[in-house]
Amino acid sequence: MPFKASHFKSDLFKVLSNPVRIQILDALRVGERSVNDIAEWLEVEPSSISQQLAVLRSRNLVTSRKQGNFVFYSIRDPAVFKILDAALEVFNNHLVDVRDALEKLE
Amino acid sequence: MPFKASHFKSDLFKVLSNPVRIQILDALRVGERSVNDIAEWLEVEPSSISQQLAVLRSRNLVTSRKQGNFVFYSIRDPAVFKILDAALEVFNNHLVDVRDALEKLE
DNA sequence: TTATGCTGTTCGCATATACTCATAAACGAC
DNA sequence: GTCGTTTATGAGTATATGCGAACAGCATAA
Repeated sequence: MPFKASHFKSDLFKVLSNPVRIQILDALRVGERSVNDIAEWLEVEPSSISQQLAVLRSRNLVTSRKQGNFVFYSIRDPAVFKILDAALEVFNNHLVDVRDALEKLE
Repeated sequence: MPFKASHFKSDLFKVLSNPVRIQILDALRVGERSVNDIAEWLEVEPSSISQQLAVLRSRNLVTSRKQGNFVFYSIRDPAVFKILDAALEVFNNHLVDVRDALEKLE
């Protein structure tokens, strides 16, 4: 087997290993949005947003739709949110661990 | 709020953006294992495995237990598997998309 | 039709930093 | 000393990131 699922996964996670890209995906939870819209929302230069969107596009995580001057981006596979939510769960569990550790110090 | 959840997530995903580390986590699905055990399983130098385990340890994804000469590692929070499984789901959906695209060509 | 402006993309640059892997040495338990 | 594990080191490679400028596409005003 020349291809391993672990490589696809690691590649996918690499795409997700950037705060801006994660925030872009989160911004698209409510539905499609234009580049400038996202840029203002995140307070990041539009060119940077466009770059990060290109990365997300290259991995088929988002799709674009052109309408007049605007380009509207949207999520391609909502399953990515499962990944993000699972990461949040790990984060929360971690917080609980830290809290418990602090309580033991008292 | 100086801290954003997106930063925790991106940091976590960065840890996961390595095929060896993913395979280590998968190897620990069945339970705790020693370093050499994992190394032989993945056909990677024990020192490399130890290095990657140190990364996983630093993010609290695994715990270690010492017993004699051996150090047994295990998963700290099974929720990480939700992340890995969700990534696999995205991968499978992607495969379906590709297959559908190919069928349209006929 | 031409001019103007808005939206988004891309390029080039600068800068910094990171990652992986392998070898070898050190460490701790027995 | 031996075994299993960890750490130090270094080479090589790669990559990220952000910014600003130039550019292209579309729409509307003049």
